Amino acid sequence: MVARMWGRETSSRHGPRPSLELGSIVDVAIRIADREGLAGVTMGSVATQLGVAAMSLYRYVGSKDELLVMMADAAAPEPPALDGRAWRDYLFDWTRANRDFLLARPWLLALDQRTPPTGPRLLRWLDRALAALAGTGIAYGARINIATVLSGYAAQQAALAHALSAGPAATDDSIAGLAEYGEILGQVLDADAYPELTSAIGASALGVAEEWIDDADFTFGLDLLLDGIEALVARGAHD
Amino acid sequence: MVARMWGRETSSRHGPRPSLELGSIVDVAIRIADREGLAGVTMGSVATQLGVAAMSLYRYVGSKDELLVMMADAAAPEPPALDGRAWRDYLFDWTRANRDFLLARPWLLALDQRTPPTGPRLLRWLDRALAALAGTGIAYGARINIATVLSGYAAQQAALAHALSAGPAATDDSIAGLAEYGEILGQVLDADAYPELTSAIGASALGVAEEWIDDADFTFGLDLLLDGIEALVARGAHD
DNA sequence: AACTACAGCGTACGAGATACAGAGTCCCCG
DNA sequence: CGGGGACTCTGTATCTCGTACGCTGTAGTT
Repeated sequence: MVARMWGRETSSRHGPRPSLELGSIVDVAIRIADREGLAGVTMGSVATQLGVAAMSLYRYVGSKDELLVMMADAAAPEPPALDGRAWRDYLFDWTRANRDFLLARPWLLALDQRTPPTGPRLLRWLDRALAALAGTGIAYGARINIATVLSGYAAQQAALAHALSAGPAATDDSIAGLAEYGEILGQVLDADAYPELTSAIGASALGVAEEWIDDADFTFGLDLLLDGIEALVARGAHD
Repeated sequence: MVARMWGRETSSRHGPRPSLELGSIVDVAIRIADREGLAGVTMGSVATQLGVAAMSLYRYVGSKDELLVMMADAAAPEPPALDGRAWRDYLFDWTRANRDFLLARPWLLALDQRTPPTGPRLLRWLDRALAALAGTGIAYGARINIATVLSGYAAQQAALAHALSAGPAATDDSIAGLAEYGEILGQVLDADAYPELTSAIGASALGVAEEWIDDADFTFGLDLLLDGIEALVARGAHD
């Protein structure tokens, strides 16, 4: 399957030429997901869109799951260019761009956790992050760790932002913003079992506005991470 | 649905007494998930296990999705006790415990991203993290942010560890350990498009052992985060 | 004792993934 | 230049699930 994703297929010589390409199948599936969400992506819907029968797709992908994994890679944009920036600047951008494309295609959130990156696009993201850290003297293993942590952060923030901002159609009982979330909690919490949460809500740490999931909060956590990395660099880049 | 999860149901007066309890339904579903994975959890299998018909369950839950959300909350253990520890010690434990229970029940990984925590257990986790930060002077909003970041980190690490260590049955094309992951990448990468990754693999940053996803790596990233928080505390707890 | 809200369930439908096998197509070899 | 076999596409069928609907029986209430 990895082989297929990278276009390393044994091209056969006998028989009719394939009438489709893997790429267009994946593209169509992505377009459907953009329009109707992941639920709209069925072997049938993709095939219809391409003008073939559902079963034909199985000549190109081994299973629906495989198709989904390929979508997850192909739907990612190219990572931002390094352009000689300092590692911190670049990684900041990198992480935000990562979050942004997840937010632009929320269905990616459901696909991500499936596999470590094995597709061309996502590996390019990884590669660029490593490149940004090249001058820091941090060991390779640690660099990979850092990239992993940052992309995890991006995914988490995207998931959170999506869950809270989801339009009424996103989930049946979706939460229409942070204010409502705080409200729900307020109805249910009792101060004995949840003293701190109750205080937090009382202090309207939640519910003041829809701003919680603003860039301010994203930046806050990301700076936490980058500060940690900076400390590591300063410490002399042990492993 | 939130109301149901918290046991705030209007108890009726007419008719036969219900023969089941929400709690036992959720418990049985969890036990099935532990044994056979999420895929084994169907309305039918749960009902059979309870000795009732599938449709009976709909007297207690609105839909299968609702059941899954409840499972996600009920399957979490209680958070570790604070016991007057310093915030950093406690949050370290908290995050590791969080990862550990996700790893013990990998199917939770698929359920988590669905909703911000609304169940009793997960809110207790949140509450304890906030409590640990109570003495630091950090604002409520920032505390919530920190807890979110840490639990996100736990989830991400758990997902990664699971993906890499998954037994052969976990996914059809699961990756049996980090070594194989590096191997796959090596077959596919070319040095021009992925210079840094190629170097990293060359330096055997991957593939040396199964240790990548060891506690050492978990600790590494977590310390990054905690260092960042510490810097924030030292800076005088702005925000 | 009758009424009625409510529990449990049998049936049925519809969606969706995918196994299987037939029929057409086209390259390659002789 | 013709035959053969590999390979493509597709129709059909099956199996698994979630869940809508409506019936039947039960047990408080009146």
